[in-house]
Amino acid sequence: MGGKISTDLIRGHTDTIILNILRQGDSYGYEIYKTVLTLSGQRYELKEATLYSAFRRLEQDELIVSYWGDETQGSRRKYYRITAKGKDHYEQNRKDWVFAREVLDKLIQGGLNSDE
Amino acid sequence: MGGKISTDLIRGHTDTIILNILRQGDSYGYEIYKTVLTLSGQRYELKEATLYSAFRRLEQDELIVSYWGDETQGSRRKYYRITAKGKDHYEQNRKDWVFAREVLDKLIQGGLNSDE
DNA sequence: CCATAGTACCTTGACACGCATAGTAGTGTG
DNA sequence: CACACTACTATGCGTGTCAAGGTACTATGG
Repeated sequence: MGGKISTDLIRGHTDTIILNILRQGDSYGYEIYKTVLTLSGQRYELKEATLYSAFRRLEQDELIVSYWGDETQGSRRKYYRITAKGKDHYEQNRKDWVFAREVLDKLIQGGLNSDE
Repeated sequence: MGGKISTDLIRGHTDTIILNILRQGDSYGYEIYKTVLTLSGQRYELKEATLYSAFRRLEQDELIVSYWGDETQGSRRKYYRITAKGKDHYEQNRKDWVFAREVLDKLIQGGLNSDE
């Protein structure tokens, strides 16, 4: 069941998704890209351009910090670590999502009567 | 619990919300504006500019049609009616939402292990 | 009689996010 | 030696939303 997820339905959640993954350990671009594919069951592809522009945004806001890995072979990797500020931000976004989900359910699936 | 909903979390759902309301009977801009406020418990305000630009989009795509009401007094009202095509579109969007909600839950609240 | 608030619609310009596209560069496979 | 995969980066566009502003009619209270 289910094709791909429309991009507009994800809009605004990118940062939260990235922060959630980094909460569970440092990671780098390509790995996060793969993780999102896996977590979503191949139903959502976080585009690379979107991912890397999100990194820039998050780093500027000090929600994550980056450092180059010391790979002895293979392509160099830029790792990202979530900051304390980033963790707070994630937690707030998570709450916002739970809340928005409820309201959207009412607006999209609910009838006009508030009591039903 | 519950402040306002950030606009980015609603982005992309405006059309679906409007179609859902129109599914339950013809309506006009200002009434829909009020209905959304009520349904969301004052937690989401669909801005007028957003609403009217959505009307233009929906009408162009033939998901809704408009006609002027015959108010004998008060401001003139432009009513909108959902088309058959619009109903199909709503149903598809509703399914997409249910589906996206699941995936987002995993991506935002879930851990890295798929089985948990 | 006039100010204010509410109803009702519309336009313009700007912004931010996500993406298509393109490029660099190293590694592994047939 | 071509191709696929890993890994990062830059540029420029489309789209949805919104702030701000405007028009016009009705009702209320001082």
